[in-house]
Amino acid sequence: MGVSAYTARMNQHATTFCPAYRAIGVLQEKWVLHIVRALLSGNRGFNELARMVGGCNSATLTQRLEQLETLGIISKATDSEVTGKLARSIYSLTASGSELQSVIDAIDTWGRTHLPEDPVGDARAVAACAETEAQPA
Amino acid sequence: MGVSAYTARMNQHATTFCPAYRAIGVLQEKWVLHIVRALLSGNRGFNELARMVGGCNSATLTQRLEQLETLGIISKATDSEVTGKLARSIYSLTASGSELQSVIDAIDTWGRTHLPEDPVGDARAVAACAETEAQPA
DNA sequence: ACGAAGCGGTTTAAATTGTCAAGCACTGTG
DNA sequence: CACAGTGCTTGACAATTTAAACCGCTTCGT
Repeated sequence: MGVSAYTARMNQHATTFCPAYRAIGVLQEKWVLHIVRALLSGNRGFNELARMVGGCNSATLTQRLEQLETLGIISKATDSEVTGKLARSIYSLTASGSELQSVIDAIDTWGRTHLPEDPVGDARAVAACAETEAQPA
Repeated sequence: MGVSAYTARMNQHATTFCPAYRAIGVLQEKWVLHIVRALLSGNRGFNELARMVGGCNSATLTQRLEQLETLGIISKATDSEVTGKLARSIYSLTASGSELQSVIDAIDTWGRTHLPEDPVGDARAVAACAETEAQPA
């Protein structure tokens, strides 16, 4: 028998553990680190976020944003501006979310040091990256 | 038109960018942070790793391990011991992989601070967690 | 010696997850 | 008014992950 006996018993809930394990569970979901990184550089609207993040589609983005809001990492403000009825949504990091800066920084540092190859270089993504990193360090 | 025009043009390769973006791309894949975390606490065999990681199934684990090896984050040693023919595989972090310690630490710190609820508490995972954290450095 | 169990996987099909493309209701611009 | 942009939603479809069974080999208990 392989590993399946263990997996079968575990995967029933499999999330919900010690904080580190749970944190990894949250952050390893597709796009969330990208979303956080984008939001660390300023508040964003929905489509704006989709573009910065590097092409996450709207369906997935909606879902991730709801999830992150539930977790108290981001907050959504449907901001009715002066016009009266325009509903532009603004997503921003909460205090909790902002503290992910250290995680992003660590990843960023690691990525610069390791990950040698730099195959293509897509203009849009590079731009997004520049924006996010813009600090003169 | 929604966001799809952008996504359509981007998702062709979508990886391969500035280091930070690529690093996120690697680390957000399912199980990799768990794998790295497990390996930070010592070298492990295949099934051992599967258990520590919290129930990743063997097919996925095989693929992730190959991938991480290709990226130079882990290394695999098929160690033929004294017996002569036993082929126990030992997975360990490379220098590059070990430097992910800072990332895991950052995540761990964040997770402890935020992520209030601690719903269930699975014995096996809690144990794995304890093991991972156990070092007196 | 025998059977049960552990090792490191592979294979198949199903379930889960993510994506595409389109479209809706609305607004601001030319 | 037509057109582009906003923030989404939907339904069909593709990609990823999963359970489960299984393989060859070894080691342990009896």
